[in-house]
Amino acid sequence: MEANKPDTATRILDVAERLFVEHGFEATSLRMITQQAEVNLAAVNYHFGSKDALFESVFMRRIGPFVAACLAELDAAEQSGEALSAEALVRSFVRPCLALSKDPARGGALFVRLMSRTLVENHRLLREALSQQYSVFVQRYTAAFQRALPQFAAEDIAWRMHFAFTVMFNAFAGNDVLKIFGRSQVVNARDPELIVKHLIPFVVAGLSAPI
Amino acid sequence: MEANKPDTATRILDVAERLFVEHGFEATSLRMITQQAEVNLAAVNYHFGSKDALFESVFMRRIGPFVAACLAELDAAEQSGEALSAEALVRSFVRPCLALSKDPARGGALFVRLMSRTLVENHRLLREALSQQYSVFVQRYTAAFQRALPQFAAEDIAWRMHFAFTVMFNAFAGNDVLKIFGRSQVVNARDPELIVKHLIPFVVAGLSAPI
DNA sequence: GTCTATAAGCAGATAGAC
DNA sequence: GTCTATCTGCTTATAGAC
Repeated sequence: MEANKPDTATRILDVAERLFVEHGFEATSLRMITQQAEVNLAAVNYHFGSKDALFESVFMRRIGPFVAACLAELDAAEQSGEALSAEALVRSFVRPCLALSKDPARGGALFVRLMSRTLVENHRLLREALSQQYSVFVQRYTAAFQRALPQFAAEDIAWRMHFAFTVMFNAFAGNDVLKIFGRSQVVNARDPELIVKHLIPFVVAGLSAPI
Repeated sequence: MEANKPDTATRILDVAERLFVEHGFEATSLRMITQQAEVNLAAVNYHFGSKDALFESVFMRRIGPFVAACLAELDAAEQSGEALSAEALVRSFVRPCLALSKDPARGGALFVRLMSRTLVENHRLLREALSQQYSVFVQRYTAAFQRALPQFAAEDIAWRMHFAFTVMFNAFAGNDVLKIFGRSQVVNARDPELIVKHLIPFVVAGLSAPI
């Protein structure tokens, strides 16, 4: 537990997390990772077995605590006894995202970007691993939204959750899709507080819109 | 103009477009492309110069007509004389997306996915090329939304457009972010008509929500 | 656990015959 | 324009000394 230098495996995970986000999985070589982590090239295969397994380790280190935090928020909201509103549910997801974004020790905004990027890329390494393990996440939110929006059919709720989580994941990922098209008025898409302030009204309105 | 076999350059573009969408740029090798296109490996460098230049060619072949179609819709809507609604503006973007999705001759849903993926990945090869050339796209939509939603400040409009275009691009890209988390109730995120039906109310409500 | 050295293969790109 | 053959460099992964 030295303050200054984490152990070899942790240094590899930290650097790999950053490089996978910046350049993507395929464009990141083990040589880039081990050089920046100041460890030997062979250390990756010793500690993780392969590049694929390293990616899984990078992801799994963070996703468990994050999903647990979301479910804890949901539990707290449901145990309050009041009828859940769509806004309360959105906030129960946004709050852990915001907390994560601001906590570098748990991956910070970097991991939120990795999550978003991985979801959008539909990454082969995570399709099975994640979908098996975290279906409870989707099931809980689906049930909660069905109770919060009883006027809508299950299929409509599924579509709206699909759009809502798409925009939330992408919002925290910090990519400005319009910047690439040459916007002059630039939105600061990297300030988590600012994102949340604008994100919540948009998502809640979208979820609650009349059919 | 033989019906059966397009020329070499076109065959390369068609196959590259599909593989770049399926596997991403880095994970797609020139050997994969040339084998599936049934052309010689050296043909890529002869016709396009490099792998990077091939990617640009794949993208540029489609993006020009697509942006032109969006601007034409915008022109038509504005020349109708009526005050533009947010919904009319959303439809002016969704209609070309839908038309493109259903027209394989112009890239079909495949190119919409390539657009979305490229935007989310913030691809190095397109940051400059696109942002220089298509800033008019963002400027026109920004001005139109500012007139359609005069009650909001320019900064708020910028944020809402950011979210709206994020969800629209991702919707047409056909990735279900919740599926990876193991949803049981699966939305058919690949049927363009169905996407549009659910997408428009969500996006319009998000854009128009009170601050 | 950490290192050096190297295996084995694939990548993009090109020279030069036809 | 199209082909074969090849160059050069980088990739992941591993064997084996320390």
